[in-house]
Amino acid sequence: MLDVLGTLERTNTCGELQAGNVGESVVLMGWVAKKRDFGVFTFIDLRDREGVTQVVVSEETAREAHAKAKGLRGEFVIAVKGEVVARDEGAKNTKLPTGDIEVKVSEILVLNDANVLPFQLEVAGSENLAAEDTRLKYRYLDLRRPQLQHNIRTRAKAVAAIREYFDERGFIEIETPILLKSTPEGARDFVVPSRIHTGKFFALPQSPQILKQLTMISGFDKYYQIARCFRDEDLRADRQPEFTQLDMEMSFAHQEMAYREMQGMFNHIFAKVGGISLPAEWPRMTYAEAMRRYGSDKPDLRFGMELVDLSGELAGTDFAPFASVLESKGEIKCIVAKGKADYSRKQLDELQEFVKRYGAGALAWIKAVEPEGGSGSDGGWVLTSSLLKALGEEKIADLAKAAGVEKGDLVLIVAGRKSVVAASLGALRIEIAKRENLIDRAAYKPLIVTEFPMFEHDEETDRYAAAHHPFTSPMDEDLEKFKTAVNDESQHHLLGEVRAKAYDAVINGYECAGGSIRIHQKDVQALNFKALGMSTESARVQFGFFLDALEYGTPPHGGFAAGIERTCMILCGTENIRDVMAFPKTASAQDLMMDSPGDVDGAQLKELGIAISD
RNA sequence: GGGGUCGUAGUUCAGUUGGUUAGAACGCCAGCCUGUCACGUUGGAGGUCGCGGGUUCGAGCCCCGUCGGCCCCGCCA
Repeated sequence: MLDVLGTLERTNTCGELQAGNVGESVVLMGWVAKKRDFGVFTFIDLRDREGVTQVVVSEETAREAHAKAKGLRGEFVIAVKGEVVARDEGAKNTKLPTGDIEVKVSEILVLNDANVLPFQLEVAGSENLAAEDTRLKYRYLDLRRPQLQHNIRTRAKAVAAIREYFDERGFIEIETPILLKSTPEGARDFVVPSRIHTGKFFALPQSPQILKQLTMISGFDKYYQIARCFRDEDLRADRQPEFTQLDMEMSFAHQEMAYREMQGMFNHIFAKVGGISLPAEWPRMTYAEAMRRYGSDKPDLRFGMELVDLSGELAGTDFAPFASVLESKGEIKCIVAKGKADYSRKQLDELQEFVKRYGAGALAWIKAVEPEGGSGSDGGWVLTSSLLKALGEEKIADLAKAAGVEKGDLVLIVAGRKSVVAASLGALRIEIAKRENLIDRAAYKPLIVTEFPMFEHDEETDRYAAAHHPFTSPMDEDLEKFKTAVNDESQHHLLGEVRAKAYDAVINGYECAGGSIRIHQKDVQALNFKALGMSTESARVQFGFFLDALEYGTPPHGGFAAGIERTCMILCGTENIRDVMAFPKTASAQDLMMDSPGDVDGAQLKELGIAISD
């Protein structure tokens, strides 16, 4: 028989009572986290979102409550009335903030019972959590875990800090529609059928890009929004089909102003939420430099192990695989794993398999090891290498020197197309850092990456696509080159060299924000559509309203969007985006709790004029 | 679309060369217990070995297929 709450109110949460509260009469409410029954008295760990407080029910002093306590089970919801009493020295629990006291119960109200949980919330050893699919099915239970409670609240604080930052600086929060129109550029759209306009569809925003630019044309000057975005693409550990961005835009703005706001916003969030102070001025790196030194446009600066170019040393080599790579304008680069010359054949095979995922043909290596029979007292060392036969001792020594090898080091070499070398060595660098624990978990290393390329070359179609989005402005310095590339068919390849006023904010190897200064002049915009192989007509069909808008007095403007989840992942120290979302989906974009996506009623489909084939 | 990996009790896992009745811990149920906080203790219940097919005298284990979780490549302007 359950009790009713009536007008009873709690006086305290389960996380706040301390020695100073001894003697107070209190009412606590929460979940039974644990019960320890000693016959004549019973301990209950009562949990709410703020913590755990031990309450004790004695048969001697509270006969009725004690009888009720007998029937309590895990996760029952109860209210207890009682008195805060000090625990005896030796009976204190130093693991709990409330461990100096306990509540001596006079009355228990059983507000609700609970089925036995399908998995245990907290397990000894803490890492033996139930399988994630089980926890996702009962997400509301998993969310009771203190860790997830903390993450979700951290996220709330981060969003609050963002609003605080932009409100204070005169930005106006403007909501934009969720029901938009599909455009062919970019990610696959989620699509919503229109009932009133049978056969037509809305699309959910991949980002509010065009709308935020329109707020600039509308004269709001400074806009921001915490915007939900939707992309129907395959998922990753840091990607969900729907996610949240801080979206901002400002008028009369150049890059430096955007950098300032990116730094300012993240610095505010990290200080406010995590007590972490990031540098007032973030280091900067061009895209080209980041790719050259780290093989990534989002380098993790918490450790070194930079890429070293060996192409110079290998120029004119007879070794056919390297010669052909250099001939076709590829690269040969390496990283040096300090002190890892003891890697086994098996480990090196694993690493080779790892880089092959990124298109690398092979992974060559050089080891600086003790000579057979020991190095003696002079500490000498010799080089061994998978390339010894192919290149000879002298050349291996040259390479080792170029790589800056010392005794005990392992050099890992990849040759191939520039994009393959960068991707494979960039990923290998991170893989080794993880394996060898080279990453300082307490460090936060932000970076602004600048001068992104304007276009990406698609090797299969030999076409150029917008690297950022089709409204990104080219750099002033590259404007002439841009015009030449577009207008002179024979110079089309120059598009690959045009840099954009596009930039990213990177923290600890995560792309946390990205943005650009936009094109605000119609002739440049027209040029860009042409560069992208879009005819005037098709550009009009897709973006006509926007092109019109650009012609009614568009101020220079730009901004950025920041990933709320990725930012929170860093703040929460997790590598899993689901840890910072209340109700996430699986890697196959399903919600295991509500079992979505689901079927819809035939009548519903009929009303929409939709028939399912197959 | 492709690759890797996992799937055995409610949960986390073990399960040898294919061989009798598939085990452990936690949880659960019942009892005992005056200071626990990973309480202790006695007893008990609990299994479609993801699913389907095959090989075999015999399959949790081998083979084929399939479903699902996670991670990665492609993809994500």
